[in-house]
Amino acid sequence: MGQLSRVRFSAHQLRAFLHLAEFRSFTRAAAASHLSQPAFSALIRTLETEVGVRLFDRSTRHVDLTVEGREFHGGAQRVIAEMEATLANVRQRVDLKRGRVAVALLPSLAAGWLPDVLAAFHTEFPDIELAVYDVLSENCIDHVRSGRADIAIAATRVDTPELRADPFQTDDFFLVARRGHPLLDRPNPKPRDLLPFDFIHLSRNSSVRQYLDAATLPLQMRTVMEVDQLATVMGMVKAGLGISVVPALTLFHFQHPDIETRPLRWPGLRRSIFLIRRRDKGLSVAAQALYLRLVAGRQPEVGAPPSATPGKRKH
Amino acid sequence: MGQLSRVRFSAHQLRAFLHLAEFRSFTRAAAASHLSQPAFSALIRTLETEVGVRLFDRSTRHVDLTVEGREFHGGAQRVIAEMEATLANVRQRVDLKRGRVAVALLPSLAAGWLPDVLAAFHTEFPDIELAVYDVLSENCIDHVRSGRADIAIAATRVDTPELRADPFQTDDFFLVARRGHPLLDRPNPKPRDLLPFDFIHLSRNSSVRQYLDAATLPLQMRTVMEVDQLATVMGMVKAGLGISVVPALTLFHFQHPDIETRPLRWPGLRRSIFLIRRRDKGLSVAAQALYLRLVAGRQPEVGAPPSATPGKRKH
DNA sequence: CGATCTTACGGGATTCGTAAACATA
DNA sequence: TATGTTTACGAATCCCGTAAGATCG
Repeated sequence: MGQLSRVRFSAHQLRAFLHLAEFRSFTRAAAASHLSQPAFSALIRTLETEVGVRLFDRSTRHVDLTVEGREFHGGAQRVIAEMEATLANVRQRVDLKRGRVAVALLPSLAAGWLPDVLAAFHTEFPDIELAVYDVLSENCIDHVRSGRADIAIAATRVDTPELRADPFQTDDFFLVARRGHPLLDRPNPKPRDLLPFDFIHLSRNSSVRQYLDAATLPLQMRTVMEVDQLATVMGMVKAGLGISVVPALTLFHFQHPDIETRPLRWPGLRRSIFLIRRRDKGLSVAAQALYLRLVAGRQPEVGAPPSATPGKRKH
Repeated sequence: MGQLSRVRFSAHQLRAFLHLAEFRSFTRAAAASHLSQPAFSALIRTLETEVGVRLFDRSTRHVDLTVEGREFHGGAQRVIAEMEATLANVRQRVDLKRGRVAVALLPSLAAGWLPDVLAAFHTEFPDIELAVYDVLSENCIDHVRSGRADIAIAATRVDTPELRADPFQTDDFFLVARRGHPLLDRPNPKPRDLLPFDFIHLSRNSSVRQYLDAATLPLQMRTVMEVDQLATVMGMVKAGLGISVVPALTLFHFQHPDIETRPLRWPGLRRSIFLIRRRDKGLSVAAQALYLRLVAGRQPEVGAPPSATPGKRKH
């Protein structure tokens, strides 16, 4: 236990020792160790010198453990076994047979394409434990900062000494309205075109709302309601309570026969999504694997929801 | 467990790893490992290559374990601890803080000076377990042959491929008789001088009896009784039931005011005592220590019992 | 720019293999 | 005498330390 005293064993020596204890023959044990017999002999001699006692009784006809050698034998077995188990455990992580990845991301992203990526990831690596924190942008970043999450996908560009944000994709905004709404006929509606109509807002601390407010300043939409969940927005729009403006990545919420969408090309109204991770520590093998699949799995054509309304944008 | 796969860790590497994990600084960990910093760096790099994954996240300002490194850390600690425990266990045996010695010897020797030697040995090395088999000569040898005993002290010269007998000491025989017995006045009594008197014999399978029979052939003593234990012989002699002839090393049994002893100088009547051990395996550290003390502790003047009757012989 | 890790490279110790000597049954 | 271990010695390898280079805060 002390302070790491000077033991100088190597796996080499210990395996040689175990081989000799097993075969009771320098010649055969040397072969098993892939060594010439004299080299093997020297190895054992060195080990005995280090331990300070003869571990084998030997003559040209007979090799066997001494009492002290038997004492050593059990320990050597345990050391080698522990080494192998240790290596195996790490290798399991390298081979993605074990591990854990935690992702923090915006609720507006968590229900869209992410489940597909995670499902594929889980099918490919069923032994990797997955955690998803679907929280608002600020919390996302906090999760990464504190280490609870390996990666965050959020709309905030953070560029601090500890955190690093890589552009992940851009997200254009769409008008959503109940079928038949007059705005749907207007080509390229501008912010002021929306002012006459009741508007369903997301709460002020959502990144969607913040982008929207910034793009419409100094205009104020005619807020009829403020809700927390996009699914709720959809319900309201479908019921004809009002219109709304949401990012392309959330359009899957609005797949409904009674709802139509239109791309908006307003200056500044483009949400940037970032992949955020800690600057000081690399990703674990498992996190790296998920990271790659997240990048590979992102929608190449933002603004083109799976099977729906017209309008397409590139980032 | 597999068949001892190719793990190539050394205590060196693992201790370096643990130092780095502890100090989180290459410079300080290198110092703790008594290595130059670049050499230390290379050591870690080699280890990471062997394991197949980066174990530390590092920048010039920050060093910390990766997820995989933490997995490795526990194992490395256990390996080093096991190594140290193993070495410590063997060292305990070398330092005679642990171990076991088994001696087999003739009953005629087991109660004499041996207890003193064992007592001194036990005082000096209280952690060494001692075993004594006080059995007849043939059994003594068998105990050594089978490995139950490390050493035997017996009267049989064995010179087989497996066993080796070193002369230990010689043991001259003494007449023992009750005070006032007529034989005591006769100088240098011969075998035939004993014929008129009742004789207390030991049983025929004792080495004492065999020596005696050989030396008196073809004469036959006038056997009044045959007993197994020397203590019994003593009792009989003290009671005046008869005389007997016993080796010097057993004379301590006959320390009694009513008994007197006389050396006998008959040709061939000298018992040789041998130290017997296996030829193929050396003595354990503990056995070797006892061996040396047995040799050192033997009576230099055989035939001169501690504080008694006259007569002295050298071997 | 200062502290710290990495790369480059030459020297030295360790370890290996071949060949010969040695020991034991 | 035959099998198997130890010794001798030259060669390849590995490991270390110094010095220069790169990087992060």
